[in-house]
Amino acid sequence: MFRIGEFSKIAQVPASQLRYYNEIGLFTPIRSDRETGYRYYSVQQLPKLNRILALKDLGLSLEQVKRLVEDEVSVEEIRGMLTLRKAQIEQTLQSEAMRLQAVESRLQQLEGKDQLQDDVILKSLPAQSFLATRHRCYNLSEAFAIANDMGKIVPKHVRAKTLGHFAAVIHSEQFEPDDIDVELVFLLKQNIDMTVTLSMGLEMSVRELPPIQTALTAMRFGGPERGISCHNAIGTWIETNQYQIIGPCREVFIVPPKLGHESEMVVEIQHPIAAITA
Amino acid sequence: MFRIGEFSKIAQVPASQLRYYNEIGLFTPIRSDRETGYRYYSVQQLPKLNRILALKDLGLSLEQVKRLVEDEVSVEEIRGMLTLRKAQIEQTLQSEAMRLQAVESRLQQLEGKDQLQDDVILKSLPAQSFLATRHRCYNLSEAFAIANDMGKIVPKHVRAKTLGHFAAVIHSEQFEPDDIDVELVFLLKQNIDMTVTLSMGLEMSVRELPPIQTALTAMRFGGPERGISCHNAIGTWIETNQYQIIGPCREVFIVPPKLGHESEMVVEIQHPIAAITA
DNA sequence: CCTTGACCTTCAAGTTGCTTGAAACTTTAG
DNA sequence: CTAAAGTTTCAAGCAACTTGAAGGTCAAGG
Repeated sequence: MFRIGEFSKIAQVPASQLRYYNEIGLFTPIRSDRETGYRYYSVQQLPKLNRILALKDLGLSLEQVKRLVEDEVSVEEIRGMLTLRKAQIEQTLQSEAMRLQAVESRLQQLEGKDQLQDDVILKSLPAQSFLATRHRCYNLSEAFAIANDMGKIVPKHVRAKTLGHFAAVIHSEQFEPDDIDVELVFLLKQNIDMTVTLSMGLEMSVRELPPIQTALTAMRFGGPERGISCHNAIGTWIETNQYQIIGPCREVFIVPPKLGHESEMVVEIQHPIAAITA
Repeated sequence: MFRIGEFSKIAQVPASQLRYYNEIGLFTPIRSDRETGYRYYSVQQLPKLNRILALKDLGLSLEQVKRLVEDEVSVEEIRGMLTLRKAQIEQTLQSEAMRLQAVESRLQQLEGKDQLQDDVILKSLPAQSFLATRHRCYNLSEAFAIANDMGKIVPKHVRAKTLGHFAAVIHSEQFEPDDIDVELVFLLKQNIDMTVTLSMGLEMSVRELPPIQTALTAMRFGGPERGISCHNAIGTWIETNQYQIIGPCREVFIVPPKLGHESEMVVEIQHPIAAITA
């Protein structure tokens, strides 16, 4: 029989931890003196403590460990717990690896420039329903005209509450200023079903925008002329981190352009991407 | 300018988190209404928020992030922080990998038997000074005799406070009952310098026991005859986990044998091991 | 026998990065 | 004008302990 201090040295576990385990009923001393409150432990208890520490070391919570060591638990249940835990660790392992990549990428960025620039960030975007029309435009002005029209007509048909940001999905593979395949959309906060006819006869309908697991996003403050640095940043990121673009780019108008105040607009550019696995 | 709710949707960050960041002074709204307390944010703030989230995502603490975004920090310092963080992640990655191995090893154990047996555990042992004599014994009894002698003589020369457990370091490569190269030692809690002469003329001196980074330990309750299951467990573990023994085995007598009560003794067997890197 | 110092006790609070909830106020939509 | 939605502050809770304060206990030395 040892007092807590010596036992803690034998077991290589801080005394405070033993007290805590006592408190939560995970590991109780064989004897607690009623008078003095002193805890007494025996070497016979070491295997149990070791089992507890081993299970904790696997990353299980003390609650789980408690169940495993005190209740009679079926082998099936143990297997289940461990399998779950295994999946979690694999998950952690993967995300830590990504994190490492991110840090390394930052360090590399640092080598060249003297600034920590991070106007691009990764997001994961959920699926979302939207009201859209897809159109092949012969120039940017045409697209603007349609957008303008939408801005006037759509709010008449849909409650402001339901209406989200205005956005564009750019389907053109390459950028050719006189042939832009673009989908002009209003994101919807609620699921509704409707169609809207614009003044030029274009039809808008409700569809589901697919989710993007990994999206590389950048903010653009101002009109398209400010887009160069954005695309630069995005391109650099994709190149240094060995990713590729795997779908159409989206532009969400956080602050939509107002006539005469175009420079105040704010657009989030979203590129679905994936790591190159080669 | 947005109120917290809308801004939280734009930025994909829960409002509670924005309030918290406000509270700790990490990210402040551009305006806080004195009357109502309402917080107002601007899209202009998104880049800063994004920078914050990106740095947080690297696994830095909010304190560190705060320093990085608000103070003027030199590139050198940023580099230092990131390099440190990189090392940490690599560390995590490694230990998570080991954890995964451990879980898998448990699952495998489970396949065969219907019991969760874990009387072996990994420890890391610090260096320690000790008072020892090394001797080649022609049988176990001889070793016992020396040990007995030590048990009588050493306490006369060293204060009980300084004296730690009795232990043995087994240097023999193979186990041959009639030629055991063993070091009989008293662990010391404090560093002292002395020599002790035993009754058979053997000299004990103070030396430093090297640390063991990874030790596989097992508890033996009872005399050497109980050692079989221990060595079994150790062997099994080493085999299934692809490790190898890289140094002499130590036996620490947690509860030393008393004449007539040998079955009550408790010994911790410690094997220095390392992963096979092939 | 007493003192000294090491050791032990309980209890409270702090750690990190938030989340949840309560009670009360403001704004907005209908 | 009212109800619903959104906001505020404040407090507590999570996990697994650690740290510290105030005070009680124990063994050895004088």
